Amino acid sequence: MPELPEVETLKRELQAELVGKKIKEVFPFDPKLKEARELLKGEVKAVERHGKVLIFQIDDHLLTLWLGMSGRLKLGDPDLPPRLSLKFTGGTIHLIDPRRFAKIGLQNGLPKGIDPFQREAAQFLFQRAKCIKRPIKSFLMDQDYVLGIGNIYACEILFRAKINPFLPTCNLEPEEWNLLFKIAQKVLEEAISLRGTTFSQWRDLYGQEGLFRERLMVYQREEKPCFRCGTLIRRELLQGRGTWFCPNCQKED
DNA sequence: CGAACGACCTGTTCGC
DNA sequence: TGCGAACAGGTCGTTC
Repeated sequence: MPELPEVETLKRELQAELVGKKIKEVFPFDPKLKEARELLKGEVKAVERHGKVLIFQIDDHLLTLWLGMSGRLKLGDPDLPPRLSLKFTGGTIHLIDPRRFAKIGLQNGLPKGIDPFQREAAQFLFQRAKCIKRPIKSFLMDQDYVLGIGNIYACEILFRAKINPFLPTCNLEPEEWNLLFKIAQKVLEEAISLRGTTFSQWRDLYGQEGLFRERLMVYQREEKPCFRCGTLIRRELLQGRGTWFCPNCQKED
């Protein structure tokens, strides 16, 4: 569920609440997470983000948290039964994750992609994209190419860039490519400033909703008029994922 | 190389 | 109302 803006929101909130504090007790209610008990204990020196992955530096080791589809963190009272809770000097944080896809682990097998905010990201990725025939949407969502973009933001970025999600990656002209990345940065920045997108379950560390939902142009707007031209938004499957786009604004070249 | 599919999971919504 | 199918923000492994 959580993509770059949601994880970035959590990262910033965790930096404010957790860095410099000690995690004293860990309660892994879900036995699948019991190995995290000892790994999580200690002083939190830093919280960082790598794509959609949160990275905690605790004492001298690094710990990764992949939130999966439904994972989120909540400070204080949980609104659903948590899979794991951690008590630190300053409060309790709960991992809420109904679908149980979230994973806690050591820093291994992090995706190799490049952060879309990195300088020269567009230029660097263009070199790799030149000979890739896969649809541009699947390229954008591949964490070994671009970090942090999932289904919602892929759809929204491509709509704003007026690019058809099925367009072969290699068909993009250099200027389209630069525009695409400029728009990606803008969309992601805007989403971060609104604390991400709450569709149903997502909440930030304090339980607040993400307001980018109000800016969604195509995601889950099947059969509704395009805000730009009035054509009905279409939903098709790409890599087995729902893919929303305007068939008029995002024509296949 | 990459597409297609199932697996991992639970919860919600939709159609009949 | 009830029931099953479809679907949901992510990733991984297998097969073709």
